[in-house]
Amino acid sequence: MLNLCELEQLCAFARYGTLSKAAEEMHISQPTLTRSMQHLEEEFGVALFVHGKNRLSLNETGEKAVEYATALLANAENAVLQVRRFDQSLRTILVESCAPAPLWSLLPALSEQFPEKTISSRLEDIRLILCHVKDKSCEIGILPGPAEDEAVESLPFVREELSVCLPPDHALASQSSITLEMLNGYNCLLKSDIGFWSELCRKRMPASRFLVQTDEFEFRELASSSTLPYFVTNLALEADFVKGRVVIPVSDMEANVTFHLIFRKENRNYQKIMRRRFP
Amino acid sequence: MLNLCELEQLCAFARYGTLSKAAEEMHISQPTLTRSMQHLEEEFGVALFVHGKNRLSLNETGEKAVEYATALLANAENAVLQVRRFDQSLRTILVESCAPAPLWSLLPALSEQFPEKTISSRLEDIRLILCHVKDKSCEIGILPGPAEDEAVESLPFVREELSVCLPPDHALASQSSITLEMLNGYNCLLKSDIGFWSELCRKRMPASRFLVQTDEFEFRELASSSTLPYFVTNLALEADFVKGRVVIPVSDMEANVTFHLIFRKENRNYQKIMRRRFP
DNA sequence: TATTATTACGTTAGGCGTAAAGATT
DNA sequence: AATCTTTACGCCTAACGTAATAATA
Repeated sequence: MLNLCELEQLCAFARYGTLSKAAEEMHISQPTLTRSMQHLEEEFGVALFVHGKNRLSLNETGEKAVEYATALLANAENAVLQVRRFDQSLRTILVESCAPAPLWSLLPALSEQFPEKTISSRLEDIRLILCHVKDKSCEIGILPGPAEDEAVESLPFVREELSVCLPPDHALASQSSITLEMLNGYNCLLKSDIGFWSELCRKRMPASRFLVQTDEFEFRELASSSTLPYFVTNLALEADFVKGRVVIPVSDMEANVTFHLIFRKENRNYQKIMRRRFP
Repeated sequence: MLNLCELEQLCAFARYGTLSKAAEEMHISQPTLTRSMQHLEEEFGVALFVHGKNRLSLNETGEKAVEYATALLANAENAVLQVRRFDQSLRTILVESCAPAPLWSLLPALSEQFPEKTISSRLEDIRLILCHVKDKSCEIGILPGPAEDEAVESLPFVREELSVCLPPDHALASQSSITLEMLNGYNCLLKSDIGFWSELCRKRMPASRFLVQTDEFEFRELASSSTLPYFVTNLALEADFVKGRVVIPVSDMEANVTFHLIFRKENRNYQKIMRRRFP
C-alpha cells in the first residue's frame, strides 16, 4: 500500500531536483530518501527514476507519478480539513439571514437554548439562503417571507417596517406615508451590511445615489450634520437618532416584511423552542 | 500524516461493524485495530467513534471520515494503476485504425522496426482517432485521408479500392462500374470488424439490410452458397473467393481511399522509418 | 458463557541516522 | 575538493501479537 509520507518525499525530490536538497528541506537524511524512493518504485512496480552514477532523476513515468502523488496528497489534506469542518458544523448552529435585525433577537435566544453549541451567523444573499438550508450548509435561514418548499419549515418570526427620516423642510416631509418610488432620485445615506434592504433600495430607487457608511459613528455624524434622507425601522429606532427629523413610514409592501425562520423539517425542535420564547 | 493502511482498517470496521470481525477479515489482531482507530482520531483531531463499554461505533463525523477514506483509497489504487498503465504505454505503440487492411502491412513493419516495443492495435471510430493521437492515448492513427491538423503529420500509406461481387445473373452484373447508390436496396453479406467500411455502406445504402458475419468461415460459406452481393477490395481479394462472381469496382470517391498514417509531429521518426520500408 | 473493546507487556521488524564507499564535476 | 547517490551497519522506535482485564448480552 502506498505511503503518503513517501509520496511527499517524492514530490519534494521533484521540487528540489536532488535527494540531498530535498533531504535538507525535509530535515531527514539522504539515505532515508534513497530508501523511500526505492520503496516507491517497488510499490508502483515500475521504474520511476533514471539512476545516473552521480545523479538521480525522474523518468517520464516518474513525472506522472509525481502528478498523481501531488493530487493524492492534496486530497488527503483536504479530507482531514473537511472532516474537521464537518465535526465543527455538528457543534454549531449557523444562521444565514437576509437582514441583520432579526439576528439581534434570535442569536441570544439560540445561545440560551443551546448553550453547548456555537452560534454563528452571517448575512447572505436572499437567493442562496434556501439552498444552503436545504443542502445542510446552514441550519437556520431568515427570509422576508415563508419559503415555498416541501423540504423546509417556515416560521413567522418578527416584523420589520421601514421608515425614512427626512429633514423637516424636505419637499416630502409633509407626507403621512411615502413610497420608495417617490424617493427615487434623492440621494440617501445608507448603512453597510443591511442585507436585502440594500438590494431593495437600489432596485426601487435606481436614480438615487447611496452614500454607504461602514462605520456606525460616521453614519450618525453624517445623519445629524447633513440633510440627506436615511432609513430606520421599528427594530432599529432610537429616539436621539431621529431627533430633528420627520419619520415617515414607507408604504411599499416589500418594505414591511415578516421575517420567517427557515429550517429543515427534520429539525422540528427549533420550532418548539422558538415557540416557547416567542409565543 | 494520514496512513492509508489505517484508513483501510477504518473502512473495514465500517463494513463489518465490530473490530473483532474486521480484525478477523484483515488477518490482524484486535488490539492493532484499536490502536489504529485511536491513531486515526489523533490524526483527524476529532472524535470519530462513540466508545460504548462493549461496543465501538462510528459517530456522524466518523461516517464522513469513512466516505473520504474510501475515496482516498480508491484514488490511491487508481494512481498506481494509471502509473503502471502509463509506463506500459511508453513501451507500446498503439495503432488505431479506421479499417483493418492497412494494419496487415503496418503491424509487421512496426514489429520489425521497433522490436523492443509492444505493437498493439484496434479498430476505432473514425471520429475519435485524431483525438486519440493528439491526446497521446495512441501513437499512430490510420484515416482514409490526410488529417487537417497542425499538431499532426499525415503520411499517405496504402490505397484500398472497393469492389462488389455479384452473381453473373444479377441485374447489375453487366455494369463495368457501379455506385453504392445503385446497390441501395439490395441486401448484402458483410464481414464484421471492417471499420469505417461498415459505416459507409450503411450510410450510402440505407434501404439495404446487411447480414453481418463474424466468423470468416461462415462468411465464405454464405458467399459461395448464396446469391447475395458482397464486397472485396484490392487488399482483400483471393482468387477462389470470387470464383463464379463478377467483380465490379465501386466508383464512389469514398470507396477508393488512400489510408494515411497520422502521428504527432514530435514523432518524426515514424516518418523516416516508414519511408524506408514503403518508399 | 461467549463476545467485544481496551490495556499491559514483551518481542521484533523496520525505519532512521551515521559512517563509508563509489562516482562525478 | 566538493557534491551526490548508494550501501553498510547499528540503534532504537514503534508496530504487532499474546495475554490479561473489564464489561456486556
